[in-house]
Amino acid sequence: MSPAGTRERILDATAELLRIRGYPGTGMKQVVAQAGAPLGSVYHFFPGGKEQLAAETLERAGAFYHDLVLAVFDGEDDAVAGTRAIFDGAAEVLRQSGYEDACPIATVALEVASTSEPLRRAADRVFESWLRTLTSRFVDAGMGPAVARSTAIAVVGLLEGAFLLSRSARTTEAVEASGAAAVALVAAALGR
Amino acid sequence: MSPAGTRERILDATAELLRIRGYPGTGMKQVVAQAGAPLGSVYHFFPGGKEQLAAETLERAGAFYHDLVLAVFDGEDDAVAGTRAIFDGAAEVLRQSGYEDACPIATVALEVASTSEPLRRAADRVFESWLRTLTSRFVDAGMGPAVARSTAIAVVGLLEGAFLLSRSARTTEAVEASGAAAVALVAAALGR
DNA sequence: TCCTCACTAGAGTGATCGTTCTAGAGCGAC
DNA sequence: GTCGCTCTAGAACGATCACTCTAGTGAGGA
Repeated sequence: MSPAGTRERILDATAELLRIRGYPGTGMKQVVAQAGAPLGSVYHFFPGGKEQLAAETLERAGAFYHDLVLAVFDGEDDAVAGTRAIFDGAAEVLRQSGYEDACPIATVALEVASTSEPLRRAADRVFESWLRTLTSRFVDAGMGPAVARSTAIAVVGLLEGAFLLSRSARTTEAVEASGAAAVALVAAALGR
Repeated sequence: MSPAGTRERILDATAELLRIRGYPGTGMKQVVAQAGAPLGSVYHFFPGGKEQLAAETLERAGAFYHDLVLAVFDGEDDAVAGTRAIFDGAAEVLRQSGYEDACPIATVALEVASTSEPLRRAADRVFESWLRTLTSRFVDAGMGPAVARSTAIAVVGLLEGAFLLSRSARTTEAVEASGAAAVALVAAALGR
């Protein structure tokens, strides 16, 4: 009947709410309202309650953005162009969404880092998977492993920091400046 | 009787709670418990309620960190060493506090960017004041105004992104890698 | 002395929180 | 048909939310 299963609709609704309102700011009633699902179903699919729901949402959203960013990166000719494309794409999405649609993990990660070990570890797994993939791409491009890892951390950090500044300022200036910096770092690490 | 006035104790308690638990995650009862103040006093000093209390806390904490970071930066011989000192200091504080004591603004800024205009603008004012000061220091060091501004954005973004990754991973790796990247960016912008 | 007013103090308000519970609908297996 | 099981449906629970209200305390000025 519905285009997607109830479980998926609940996860999608949770992802959107967590991104904008954060973990304590998102209520279960809001989730079921947005998903068009009965409250009972949430606890049927996620017997661990809100914490389990958030953990699975983080993993799912993390994997989705992993694949999305990777596709953008791999669509370019080299690592420098790929890095530039990531930031250009981020700026475009930010602008089009009224500075709402940024990282689905960051807000929750900061909120739960000191208050929920399961969620903190879920966020860490997501970031680590991004870093591993980006590191391997940089190694493929010619960097040594240690430099590739450091550069990957700097690029992801730059992107996350840019999201924070851009969402606060309602401007894409930070994404553009950080994108230029990321491109410069990648080029320098490749000896260009 | 008390070493600091009630109003200041309330602001300090709020700053600590916001940093760790975020805006919707911090309750007024928690604030008064931590501050050792009666609930009535909170609404006496902050008639605008939770939102006004958070806004003033952001401004105050932002100014405090502004001065703190500036003192660390100015304690070094040049802009490159100053940048390095900021990240070294951040890593040390992070480690000593059990990865709790990072940026007092970032969590709230992400939470409220799309849900409270007054708080979003308060966070923006804080970031903008940091950027302006850092930009002027970079200009003093010899950068052109546009390069100085971009570099300042990259450095602040790198620091914020590093806090996010470090708090999630419970490791200072991200602060160290981001610090090295920030140092490289500043050195390159100074033509060194 | 007594008035004023800033501040303390916390019980109480209705609303909303995450969660539990019971009841039943839908459907494939036998 | 009817059993068994997944999933739907939402009322209800105690706790906690931000906030209001009334009462009282205490220091400084007239």
